[in-house]
Amino acid sequence: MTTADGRQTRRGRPGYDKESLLQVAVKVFNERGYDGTSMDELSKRLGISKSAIYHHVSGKDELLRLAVDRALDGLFAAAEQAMAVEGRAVDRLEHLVRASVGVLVDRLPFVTLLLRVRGNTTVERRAMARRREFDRMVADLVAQAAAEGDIRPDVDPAITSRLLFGMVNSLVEWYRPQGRRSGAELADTVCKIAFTGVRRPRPPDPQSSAVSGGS
Amino acid sequence: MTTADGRQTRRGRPGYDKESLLQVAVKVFNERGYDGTSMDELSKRLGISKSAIYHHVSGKDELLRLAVDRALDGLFAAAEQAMAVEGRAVDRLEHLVRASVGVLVDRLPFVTLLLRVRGNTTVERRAMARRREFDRMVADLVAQAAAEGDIRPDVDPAITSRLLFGMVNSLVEWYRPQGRRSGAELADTVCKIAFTGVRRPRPPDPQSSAVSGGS
DNA sequence: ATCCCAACTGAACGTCCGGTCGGTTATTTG
DNA sequence: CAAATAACCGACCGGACGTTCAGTTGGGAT
Repeated sequence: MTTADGRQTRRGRPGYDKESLLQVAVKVFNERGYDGTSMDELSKRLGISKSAIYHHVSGKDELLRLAVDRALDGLFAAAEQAMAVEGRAVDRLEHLVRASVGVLVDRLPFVTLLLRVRGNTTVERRAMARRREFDRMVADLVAQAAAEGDIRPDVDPAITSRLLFGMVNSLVEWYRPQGRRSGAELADTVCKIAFTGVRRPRPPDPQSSAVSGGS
Repeated sequence: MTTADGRQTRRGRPGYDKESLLQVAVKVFNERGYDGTSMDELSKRLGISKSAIYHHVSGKDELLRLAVDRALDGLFAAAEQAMAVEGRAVDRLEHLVRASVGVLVDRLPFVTLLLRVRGNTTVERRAMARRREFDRMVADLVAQAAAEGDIRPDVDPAITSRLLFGMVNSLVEWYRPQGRRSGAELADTVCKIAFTGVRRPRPPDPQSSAVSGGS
């Protein structure tokens, strides 16, 4: 019997369950790298013996699989949600960027791990394949928005999409949730920079040129 | 005696020297990850025995050190060059972006490896420290440009600089030099997207609105 | 022809790796 | 109190890891 709520009552000896163990494991994987983390090091960080880990998961592989799937499931849910937006493709694209930033913030450690996968094992190669599928959807969306005339025509849409999500994905390198900056707030910032650039935009109407010349 | 030119004549048994070995090693490190690459695997890719590698370098560490230093030296040279540009800070910034893209293209495998360093060893930690120093210079430059009013004031300059170079650095994920796209051409594209955004800019003068409606 | 020298080999080494196994401890349920 | 349940331990295994070492190979220079 699993209690549907906060599961404060759990049978057996208390300690880690699969979920809490995964949280710590992914954290360590991100600090030292997946290949750079030994099961022994991981067990020390968990405060339990190495063999205890195998009570929860079948091996190191499964920890990675659980992590990257959680990231990918989030990203595909974001894509599905964005595709449902009616109207212009560029609006779907902006929605996708916002939703992706949301997933990135909510599941930061998992997405971080996903973005560093190299393809050494079957688990990694499958993750990379799913990720490429996501990237293809983004590229298609950008191409569609370009065809509708809402994306700058002087850059190849394939490159635009890569630079756009290159910027989005780079969040994992520095964003830390401790700050009071919410996900939506961050998504706003990313959209501003990504869609209209880092340069100060020129005043839209040349009539109201009452801007002072500085200090 | 080292011949100053193409060094087509070299003493001793022919084979790898430190440089040609480094090229292959960095390539393999980028494919499988540094920690994920064993000296045995590396020796197979080189076509020589494992122990032969130690004739050229002191160990796996040195290969990594040589690689990341080559990337960092390039980036700092780019920074120095950019700082020498007179005029507005935003011009120095654009120069720095272009020069950084240039380094990224010229030394792609080395920069790729640098950007994936996690800090497990002393070599890695020192590389990360130097990289943070570079990032600090970028952040200062963006802050200066913002103070001069050339960067959009509605986003924290610290975040702007991170997103900007997040986009630049994401090039290592997909750019491959085989295409005929030159570094300068790519730098132009990156500057366009980064400084003025992915969205189609509104026509600057509303008089010439003779744009056709499509196909 | 011979010397030099850089490149290379093969067999080890101690250590760490991911994973296994049989048994133990702590908590909830009835 | 048992019974059921879930988490955990310590010793161990075979193999892969980075590295070492005493020698060997092969081409350029003289």
